[in-house]
Amino acid sequence: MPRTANTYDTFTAIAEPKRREIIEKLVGNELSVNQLVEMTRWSQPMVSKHLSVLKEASLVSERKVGRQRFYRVNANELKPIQIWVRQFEKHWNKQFDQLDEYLSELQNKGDKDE
Amino acid sequence: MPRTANTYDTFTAIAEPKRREIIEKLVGNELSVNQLVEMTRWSQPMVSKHLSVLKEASLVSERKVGRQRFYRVNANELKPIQIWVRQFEKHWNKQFDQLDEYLSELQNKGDKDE
DNA sequence: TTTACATATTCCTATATGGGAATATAATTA
DNA sequence: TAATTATATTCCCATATAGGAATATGTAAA
Repeated sequence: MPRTANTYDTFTAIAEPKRREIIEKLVGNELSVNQLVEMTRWSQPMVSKHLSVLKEASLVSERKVGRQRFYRVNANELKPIQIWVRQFEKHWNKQFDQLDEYLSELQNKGDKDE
Repeated sequence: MPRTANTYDTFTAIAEPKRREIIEKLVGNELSVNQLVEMTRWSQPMVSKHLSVLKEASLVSERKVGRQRFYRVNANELKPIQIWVRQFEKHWNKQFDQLDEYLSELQNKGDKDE
């Protein structure tokens, strides 16, 4: 039972490095599958398959023009990630390594002794 | 070949919902394994295994006290996620659905005609 | 030095899924 | 209609891994 969810959620979709790469290339640029194939040098089925996962997660949308399909990023869908991570911002730059804790304990001890 | 990386990176580590849950419980609170077991109602091995994945990704650190191990979040390790997502911020709230594009095209057409 | 407690690890299984190759589908052009 | 182009899908395989059960490890208490 790898990754419990059967259907791709946003977190799972961006866990795959190649999919992040696709998203990066698509931001701001609407690109066709072949353009992505050229840029990435991956096989066409591989690009299409990753795109379909991204589409399932609503991270990209497609627009059909003739026999081409142009993909673009739905950047909004990345908001949940941002929101989730943001709750930890206030804890950044806290250095909880052993040395710091030790020094912090010493500090507290000193404070009490004063 | 699921998820190419053999070793857990940050993105993969937080793709698993249970691991996100653990991280949420640990933020600000140093907790022992048993405390996490009580809070989550999951089996102890399950908690330990997810913790070990999080540890491998440097997302948590442990502190041994007697026979207990207290875990805490290394919030700093979530920065790469924040940084990656941030590059898409400027594209939020752009509504690229079909209707909007159509209206936008009409708008441009109108501008040119004036 | 047993016993009890806290946690980690191992073994097993089921399953999701990334990648490759081949093929299908759909649209355009000749 | 046949050929070509653009893309998606299917089939197959290898493998990572979540979960459960059992067991191991390590530490403290009796």
